[in-house]
Amino acid sequence: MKMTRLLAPTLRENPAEAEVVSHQLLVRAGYIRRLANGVYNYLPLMWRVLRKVDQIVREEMDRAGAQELLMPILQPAEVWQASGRWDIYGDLMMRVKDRHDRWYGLAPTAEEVITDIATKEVRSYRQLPVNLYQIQTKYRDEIRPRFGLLRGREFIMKDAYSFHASQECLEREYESMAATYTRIFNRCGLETRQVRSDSGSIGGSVSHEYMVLTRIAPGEQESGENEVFFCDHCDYAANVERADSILPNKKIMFEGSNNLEPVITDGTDIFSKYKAYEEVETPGTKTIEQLCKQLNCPPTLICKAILYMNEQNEPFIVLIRGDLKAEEIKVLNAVQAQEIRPADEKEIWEHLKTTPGFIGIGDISEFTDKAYAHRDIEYIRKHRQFPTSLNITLQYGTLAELANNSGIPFILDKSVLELKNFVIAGNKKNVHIVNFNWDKSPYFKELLQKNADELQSDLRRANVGDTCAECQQGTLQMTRGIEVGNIFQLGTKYSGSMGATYTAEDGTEQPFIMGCYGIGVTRTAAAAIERFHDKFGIIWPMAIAPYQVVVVPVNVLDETQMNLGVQLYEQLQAADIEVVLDDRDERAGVKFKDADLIGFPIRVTAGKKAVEGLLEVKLRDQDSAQDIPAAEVLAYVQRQIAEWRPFAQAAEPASV
RNA sequence: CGGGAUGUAGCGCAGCUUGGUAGCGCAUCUGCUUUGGGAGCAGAGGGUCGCAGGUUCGAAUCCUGUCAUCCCGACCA
Repeated sequence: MKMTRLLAPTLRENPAEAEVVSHQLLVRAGYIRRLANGVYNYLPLMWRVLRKVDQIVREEMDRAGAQELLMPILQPAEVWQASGRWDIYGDLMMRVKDRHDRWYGLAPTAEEVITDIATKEVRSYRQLPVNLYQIQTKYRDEIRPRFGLLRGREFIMKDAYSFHASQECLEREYESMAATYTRIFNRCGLETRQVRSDSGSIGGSVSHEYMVLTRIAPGEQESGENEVFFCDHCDYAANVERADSILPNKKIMFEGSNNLEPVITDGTDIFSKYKAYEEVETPGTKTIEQLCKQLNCPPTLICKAILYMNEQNEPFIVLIRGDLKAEEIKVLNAVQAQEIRPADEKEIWEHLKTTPGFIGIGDISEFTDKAYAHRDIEYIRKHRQFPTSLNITLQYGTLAELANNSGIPFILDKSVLELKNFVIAGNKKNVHIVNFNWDKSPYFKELLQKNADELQSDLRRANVGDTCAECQQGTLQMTRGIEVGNIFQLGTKYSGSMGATYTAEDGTEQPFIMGCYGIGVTRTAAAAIERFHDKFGIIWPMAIAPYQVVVVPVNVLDETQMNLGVQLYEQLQAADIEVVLDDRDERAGVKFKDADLIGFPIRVTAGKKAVEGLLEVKLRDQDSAQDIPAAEVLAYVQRQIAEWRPFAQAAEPASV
């Protein structure tokens, strides 16, 4: 390709709208142009990159025994209604109406359609297993598209779906896909980490994400939208939405406290002036930090209560230790809600008759031995007019029927169960309770005893420095990552709801056991740029560079230089090497800047030494260049391409 | 969905406060010089100032509405 013919409109300055590096460079280097918010034209260079990526995907998927097909982007509402996701997907799905007033969705994914195909065309266990995939444009009407290709509303994705007659078979395929994914990203030149993830609205149980880790060295630019925790001792890695950990458990004694048990703190020596159960006036307290100052206690000694609302606008309370943060995805899963959000001040007042900062779990003072030691729990129930359902069965995973005396269900992070002599808001204005203990309240004592196992829910965000829950030895570290792929074991979620069955060996009708596996093609390309760039531009991995080589005659009017350049250009072309000849009548600086910006892995310059028959070869990822006799350049370039190696990365088997 | 900001030539921006011939840099085109890290000189083309109303003799500028884009937030009590 000649540069004078190539549509690669490079810009001297960064476009104002681009925030992240990959977006800036893609626009500046002439790869993409925005057509609408979150929708981009892929210019010739970009399209070559995308074709490289999807060719790698295709080859590896085929190698793993999957079959490529192509499903429509335009999908009738009926198939989505069949699975129930027409409503669930909400505004995230782009919808269009035809002239007959029939609704269609622009596919954000294709579980419904593929399941429809399987329903109609796969009838017998003899046809199983089967793995079908497509590489197709997808649509998601993101709340806030940004970061260029990293979060567009239109993007290219490879989505694969497998169908099985048994869980074992699904797990085998899952392992096979895990290995395939590692190989795919590897070939693209990307080191990925397989992390456990939440399966989100797609459903199913086991799932993993593939993350390109973007923080590579201290001081290096940090990007990537996902927080990934990994253990420095074992190979555990998980998305923040799912990361488990063991809390550091330092215990210290309160000085001079006679009747108080050791408490869990962050290790700081703080001594409380409160020696026993007490209601303390804490006017105006809004944050844990303020509360700590007022009461002179560590945040680890506080039981924080947060009022959340689910998508039905039903309130529930989450209890968690004061120094920890609730991980909303975990909470969402625990209460099996579609959507949750913190309640606003108005709602807090409406449901609890209190203000932010003073949310508790009821008027618990009345349940302490101090107030009601002589009452039995039956009396308390009656007295407080609890609903009869108070005989609680708190089941992990259900919005607990558990009610406190405000009638609001609550769930607890296990961190609060270990608390002793802790602080909790009084659920009335300007009052906190210090030195509260679960077992001093007959109500909670009974509750916690009866439901000890079910209450072991994990609702908190992991922190750097926590002990790894997997090996119990290592420490968790955090990095940022860009999710480029994911794999799910769906089970029978879609086949069940859509009535997709096959005839089993024993003649019965069975729902397919399914898996699904996605790779963001456009996102992978953008992630590669986030990972590989410098202040001059993109540094493409060889495997996905739009062209492997650029040949630069410094001065196109200099016959020697130009002839040597053209000669090499033709030689390379004849050798099936993807090459661009920069035949523009531009100054050397312009050509070099553009070459760096666009990111050709190899640059060959025909300059002053052309008269000596020497060409200068420079690799984009290295600073130095070397002069090589023109006759040897082809071999040299071929060797560079052949020797280019993706990251050595052991295929990590998925831990199912 | 809430808050903030911005829409002026292909790109980046000034002009707007205080209404009066639409500007700068880059890019583009022509010519000459230059030719190893985004050249110099001379000249040229290109804009219904996001859109629609309004005020005014006169609006890029003031007012109202609208659309678009970007950022922040969806604040863990």
